[in-house]
Amino acid sequence: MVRTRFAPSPTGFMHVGNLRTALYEYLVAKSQQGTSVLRIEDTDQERFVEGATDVIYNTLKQVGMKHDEGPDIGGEFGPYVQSERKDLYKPYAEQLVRDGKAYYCFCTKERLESIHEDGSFGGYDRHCRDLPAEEVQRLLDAGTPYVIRQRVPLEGATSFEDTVYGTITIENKEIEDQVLLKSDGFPTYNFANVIDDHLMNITHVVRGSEYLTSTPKYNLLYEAFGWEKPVYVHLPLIMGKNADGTVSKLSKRHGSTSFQGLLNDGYLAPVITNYIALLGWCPKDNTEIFSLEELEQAFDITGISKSPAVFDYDKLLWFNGEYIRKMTAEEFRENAMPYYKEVFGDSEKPWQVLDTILQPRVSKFNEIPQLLGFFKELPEYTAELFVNKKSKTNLENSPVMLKAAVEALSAVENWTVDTVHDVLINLAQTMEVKNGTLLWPVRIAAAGQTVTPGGAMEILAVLGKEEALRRLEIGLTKLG
RNA sequence: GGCCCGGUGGUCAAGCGGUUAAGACACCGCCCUUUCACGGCGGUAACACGAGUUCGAUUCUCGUCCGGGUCACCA
Repeated sequence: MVRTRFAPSPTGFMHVGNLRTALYEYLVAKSQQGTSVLRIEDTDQERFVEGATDVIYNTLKQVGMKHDEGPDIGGEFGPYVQSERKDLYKPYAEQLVRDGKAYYCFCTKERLESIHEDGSFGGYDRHCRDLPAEEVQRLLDAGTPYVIRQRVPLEGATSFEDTVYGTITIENKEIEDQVLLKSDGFPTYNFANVIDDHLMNITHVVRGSEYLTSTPKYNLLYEAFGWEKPVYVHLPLIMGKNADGTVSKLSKRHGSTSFQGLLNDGYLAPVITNYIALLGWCPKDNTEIFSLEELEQAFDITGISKSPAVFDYDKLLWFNGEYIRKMTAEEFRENAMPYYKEVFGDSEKPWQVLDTILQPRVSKFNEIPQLLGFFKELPEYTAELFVNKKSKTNLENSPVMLKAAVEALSAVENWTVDTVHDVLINLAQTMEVKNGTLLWPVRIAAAGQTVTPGGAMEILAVLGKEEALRRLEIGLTKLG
């Protein structure tokens, strides 16, 4: 039985890298009928952020990832919040001390800082590693603040098999005697992680590749306890492209990097999920459009790539447009209506017509107000706009076309796209000009701009007879 | 800087010893057309470099270069 866990720390926002990790953890489990666990890692009391766990719950809910166990829904391995498990870790650390796999360290923060003042690299200098037992006892009795550090072998090497990166080997001398238990009594992330993953029977540890080099430390801990090690699945990092063409870890300067930020920018939740699923993973058949359910079916660990992936906002935008075009009429209307209201207020419009012209044209719903701006108010424009070579229109024939159009349109009783369409097409025929020659001037006069969503008929229909004729007259004036 | 990982078009990426080296985004052109978009068709563009193994390397090995990650009482 596969069990994976998503273990975010509540920082107040969900970085896409984090969300991608959550997704893959979820998919690794679900693609094998496994269980996914949500665990909140809040061992850093200094970084506590009010309401941050709600951000995590809401994000998971919005993308539809339903964990099987977690703080909000319980489970037999709780509690699932590390601060609520605080007292559980210390005994394990002490056990390690008794077994000689860890030791008390009384070094002050100042001393630790001074070690690296000369600019040298490397971790802790193991100052307290071999303190005499009596000395340790004396300091403990005196109430000296301490931390518990892992006693890492000085020689040899530790290696492990990563599912995506293969065999990774690190010399033990490169591994620091890391802190397991902090002086405030809380475990460090690294320690709590191992304890909890074991206690919660996690079989597959899925996380970003930034943990690749610290994994041997974890394994040394598992070995010290005599516990079975999990399967490791490290994921390639998500990068951002800089203005100068270089790449670096995705951050704010590349654009929105949090789930919430992307949502605010107008990207749909399922689009974000779909896109990040493909950042570092590729299905055998190269399919690109995936719902979460489809991902659960198609996901396969062997499709995970090793190299970092650059987050491409252009492609994300394309995905968004694809999703919008695939929406049912009802879904589209529901999403578009708030923006229609933003433009037209409470007035009634032939929404159906707007849906039709907009659905194939928008990549994000928040583009709508901008696209529809000319309906609200006729833009300032010059007669030059009436000149169009391809439509064979110029300053001489445009007024003729407009005049004829006004005349024919005035007689229309039931003002709809269809009636307007028929009248104008017939008119073009009787005048013996190509449709474009008649329709270009009409559309320009109706919209006051050359590029519009939809054609002349739709625009006239949305404007309504009165406003439409008024605008055509204005066009005539400009040409006069 | 030490250690670890990576390196196929601008981006995401198939490939896993023999291919005309897929596909998608972006870009360009054509078609459709009532502008734009959608849609259709086509195009530009890649195996970082150097050795070695092999009849044959994008694929395997080594080196170089480049990129990234990591070196906390943060996660």
